[in-house]
This record gives sequence, C-alpha cells and structure tokens, in this order.
Amino acid sequence: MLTIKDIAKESGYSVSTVSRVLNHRRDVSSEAKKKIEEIVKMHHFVPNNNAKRLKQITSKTIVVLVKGTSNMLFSSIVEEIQAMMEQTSYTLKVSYLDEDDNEVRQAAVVCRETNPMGLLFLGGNVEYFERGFAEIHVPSVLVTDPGMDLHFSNLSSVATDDVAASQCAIDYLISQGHEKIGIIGGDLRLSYTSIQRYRGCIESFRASGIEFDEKNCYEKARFSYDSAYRAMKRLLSKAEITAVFAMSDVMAIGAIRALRDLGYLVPEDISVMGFDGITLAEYYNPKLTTIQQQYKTLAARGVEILLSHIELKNRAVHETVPFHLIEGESVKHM
Amino acid sequence: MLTIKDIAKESGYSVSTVSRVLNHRRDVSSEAKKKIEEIVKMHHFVPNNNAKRLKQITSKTIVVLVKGTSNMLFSSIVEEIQAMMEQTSYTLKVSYLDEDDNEVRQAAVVCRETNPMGLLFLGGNVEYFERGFAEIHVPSVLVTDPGMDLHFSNLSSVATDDVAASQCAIDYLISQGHEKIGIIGGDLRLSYTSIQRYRGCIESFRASGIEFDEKNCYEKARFSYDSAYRAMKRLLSKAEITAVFAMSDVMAIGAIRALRDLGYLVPEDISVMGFDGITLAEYYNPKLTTIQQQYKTLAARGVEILLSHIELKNRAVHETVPFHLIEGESVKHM
DNA sequence: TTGTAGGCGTTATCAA
DNA sequence: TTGATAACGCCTACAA
Repeated sequence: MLTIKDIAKESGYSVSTVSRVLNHRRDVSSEAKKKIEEIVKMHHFVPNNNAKRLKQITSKTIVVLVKGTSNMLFSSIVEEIQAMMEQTSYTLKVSYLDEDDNEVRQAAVVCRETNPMGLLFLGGNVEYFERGFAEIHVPSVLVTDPGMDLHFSNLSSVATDDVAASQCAIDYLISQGHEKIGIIGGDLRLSYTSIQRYRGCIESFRASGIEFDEKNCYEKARFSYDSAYRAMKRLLSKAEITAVFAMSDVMAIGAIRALRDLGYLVPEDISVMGFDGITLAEYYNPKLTTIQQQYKTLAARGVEILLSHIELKNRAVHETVPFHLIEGESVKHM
Repeated sequence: MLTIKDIAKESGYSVSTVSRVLNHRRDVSSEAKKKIEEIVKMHHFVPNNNAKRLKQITSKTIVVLVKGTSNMLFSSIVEEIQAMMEQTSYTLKVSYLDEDDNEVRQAAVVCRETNPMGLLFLGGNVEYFERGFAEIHVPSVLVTDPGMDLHFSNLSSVATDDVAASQCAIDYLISQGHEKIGIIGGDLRLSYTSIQRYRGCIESFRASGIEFDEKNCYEKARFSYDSAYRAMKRLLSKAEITAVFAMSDVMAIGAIRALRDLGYLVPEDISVMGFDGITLAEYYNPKLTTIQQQYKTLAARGVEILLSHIELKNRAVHETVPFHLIEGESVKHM
C-alpha cells in the first residue's frame, strides 16, 4: 500500500510537505507542489481516510442515520438534506440502518468513527433513545418523530403531529360518509409512530361517536407493499368496510392492489386513504388521497436546528410541522 | 473521548487485555473478562473503528458501490446481497453514490479507507472504468452492466443482455400489432445502458422493416417519474403513436400518469411497456408489462463470482443473466 | 518554505 | 494469562 512516505521519498520532499500539498495548503513552494502532485497523479495515490480521521479532532462532518432503507419519505428527506448541506461548509455522511436496528447504538459507533459535529436521526424508536442516548454528547435532531418526552439537552426534534394528522385523515373519511373503516398500520407494541397515529384515529372515532372494533378492524403490517397486501386481504375476511386508512402510502398501494385483485374498484367500492404524501402518490392510479408530510420543511428545520445547535450551543427545541390533506382519487364521497 | 486506555486504567488491567476482551478472544481469564466487560458496559464504551481499521491489514470486508440512490432495482439487489453475505464470514459495507458521480474514483477512496477484499459495483459507466480502473487491484464485479469490453484481469461482470432484452420488448409490442412506437430513455451520449437498450430497439425495428424516426419518436429523460412525465408529454406533441417503450419502470409510471392526465386510457388508447420488473410494477395500476431483470440472480452470481475471485484467484468472467417478459395490463393487443 | 518528531486509538508481537 | 511496546498512515506543532 502506497503511503505519503513513499510519495515523500520519491519526490525528495518530506512527509509534511506532501501532507501540505495533499491538503491544499499555501505554505508550499509551487515547485514542490507541482512535483508532488505529479507523482501523486502518476501513482493514483489516495490518502488513507482512516488515518486522517484518527488524527483529526474536528471533522466538520454531520451524520444522517436513516432508519429503514426502503422508506420513500426518508429518501426524499435525505435528498433535501444533501442539497442544503452543499451550501454549508459541513460534510455529510449518510448511514442506512435496517428498520429494526438500534439507531442509538449505531450512532455511538458512528461518533467514534467519524467524530461528527452533529447527528440527524431519520426515524427513531423512543425507547432506544431513553435507554442509550445519554452516552451521546453530540448535538442531535430527531426528524420525523417527536422527542419532547425525552429530556436530553442535546436532542431536538422536528416532526409532523402524527396524532392530529391521522385524526384529520379519519375525520375526512367520516366527512365523506364513511363509518365502517378499517386500519392498516404498524405493530402497536413496537412502532411509536404507529401508536401515535392510532391514537389520532381513536380520538376521531370517539369525537364522532363511532365505535371502532380494534380486533377486527385493525390489521398489523410492515411498511411494505406485500405486507400491506396480505393485511388488506385479512381485513376483508374479517370485517365489512367501506374505507381503509393505511398508515403509509406504500401500505395504501399494497392495499389497493389487493382490493383490485379481489375485484373491488377503488374508490367506487372501497376507499383507501394513505399517509406520507410521497412522490409516487400522485403518479399512482388512482392518485392517492393522503396526508402529506412536508418533507422539505422537515428536512430544512432539521438542518437549521442542528446547525444553530452546533454553532450557538442553544437549548433543545421540539417543533411540529404542519401537514396537508391531499385529495386524490382514492376516496369516494358516499 | 473514552479510549481503551481509560478502560484499562479503571479496570486495573492493561490495554492489551482490554483489547483482547473487546475482540472476544479466549486467552483472557474469565475474571478479567468479567470485570472489563462490566466497565465497558457501564460507560457504553465503543471502540474507535478508525484506529481499528488503520491497524488491521486484512479486513474481510466487501464493499458495494451503488450508483444512484433512488434506483429501485439496485435497492432490491442490495438487499439480496446483504442477505447472502450474512451467510459468509465477510462484512458488507454499502456505499451510495449519486447517479452522476465517478464510481471508480470513489472505489479508490473506499479501498484506502476500508481495505476491502472485494468490490461490487451496482451500475457503472464504462468510460470511468477505462480511464481509472487500472489503479484498483482488488477483485471486483460489475453488476448490471457488461464488462467484457474492459480487459482487466480483476474485473468480472454479470448483467442482463440489454440489447436482447429491449429487442424483445419492441418485438412484443410489434407482435401485439403496434407499429407507431415511441421510446423514452436516457441520454444516448452519456448512459451506456441506454445506448445498449436503444440498439436493441433499432435492431427489432430493422428486423420488422419498421422505420423509426429517432428525432420525433425518441425522448430523452432522467430515470425519474417527473422527467419521464414531461418526456411523455413532449413525445405526444411530436408524434402519433399507439405504444411507448420506457427504459425503466419508473419512467413507465411517469409516462402513464402523463397519458392519463391528458385523458388517454392505458392500455386502451396507448400502450406502455416498462423495463426492470421492480416490485412496484405488479402493484401499479395497470400492472406493468415489462422486462424483468432477475435481480436475485444478478445479486447471487455477483457475489458468487466475487467470492471465487477472492478465494480462488481465478480469471475474470463475464456472464449474462436471462430476462423475462412479464405480461401485465399496460399493453393492449391491437 | 521545509523537515523532524510526537501522537491519534487500536492491535500484534514478544517477553515475562 | 498478562503487559510493554512497536507499528498502522496521517497531521501538526515546532524547529530550522
């Protein structure tokens, strides 16, 4: 393996001079610079980042931890964050985790590796934070999930109000004349997001005096097409419904496919409501009626809060971002 | 920052003993092991991977370089690779690049950082390989694009035969009675994949004696919904067609949405054919008629070739994986 | 402008 | 079973 030592030897200069050239510093003679760069190019030399980072104490890096590699909402947020970060002097590093991994533990590892100035969590399990976040001393923002119940001075959050948003979704279905409503959502013992959204649903039913039969009308699924597809079929076999609320657009699409395969028309026979407002929602057929999370705002505020956190060392804040009901074509007025 | 030195001091043992415990080695007294593990747990100590990697010469790591973060086919392949790798003793590292980045340059950096045993490229620009791959000495496999024209002894490839596959697509459209066909694909000056697929189309037209008017019937787009959506609208304004071949399923969906928004029915008025066979294709409405790339086989062979490359040091091979035509609901028999 | 030397956190070697 | 010590490749005072 080629090292700067080799380059130094070959060029006749010392390692420090080589290092200076490599880091584009100006206290090098143009002569030395030229010669060293030539040799570097010739050998296609690339410095070893491990050694670099090991030594560098401040790295000006911000790490994004994305929970769930196939979450389309997160993909959009990541893109947005990347675009914003390019305007700053920070370097961004994106780290993808499985939906079920412990993001806090992963964060600890990443902190050691990268020594980042800040952390951005895309999605997170509140329980993991309670248990392990104390060991993380880097300014962090939890994006997409609320963190006000977690009292860490270095942890802020920006999220959509899941309770209000799903309440709005059910309210809308009810306003369109639906009363027999099924729900497809995550595991209520594991997914904090799902719990919140379910609470909103219940609240809406309560306010309208509609009775909700959790046992027959709530179907658990992972946040994927096929899982929701199967959940929809189970739901149909247990309950008679005129509308379904799916806790993500991906789930909604799985559900719609199941309905169509069973010969139902959407929305003529059964209406389907999604959640997230991903790009695909408006390209799907029918266009999805959904709750749109403002991913751009989530991304922007997440970054802004983190940077002010880092630079001004101010206190943790917890923000809520407004949501919008998008009327597509997947819900029918009864 | 906590280091093993601190742990050593606190436990009363030396750094070497702590290191041994951390690496689960057996030449440590259970007494020492217990005590050290306790302290590690108490402080939530996590070793610094940079230092670790800096020291370790062999890393048993394999790196996957994914070109384009929103390519759904690649996501599926990555998942597949991850599953396979868990059966082996290798560690996997996934590195995402932008669609336009130079993957070979990135590979060089990654090699220094990680010192991997092998490299898996998901997508790649043949030109970048020609120019820079000579400096990479690690066994590598280019997945999804053919590499037989690149004569590097450490570079194998597995890919779908893009020429034959798109020829098959057009043949199918023709067999269904379509003659006035439009194409939506990538930039023919930049995307190697698009060039190959276009060649297949031309070949099919030639064989059937159909004249193809590239100027009016080929529309360039990025591999995204909205770009294809706009391309479809441009296409309609220039040519009268009964069918469209989109070079990816994502593009096909963008095109279908454009058609529907303009009042056309798919496939009744205009047929649309996709490419890739992503999961979404069978959940979309109408189900996409498409060329399915065997992502599982691509992943499996990619891994197998790489491992035999590493372990047996045998020569580079270049394989082609069969494809299938999936008859969905988006193409009509005229 | 350049070079020397020490250290970043870890693992490996060797001796005790 | 342990511990001291020398690397790993790079950066950065500080000295020249």
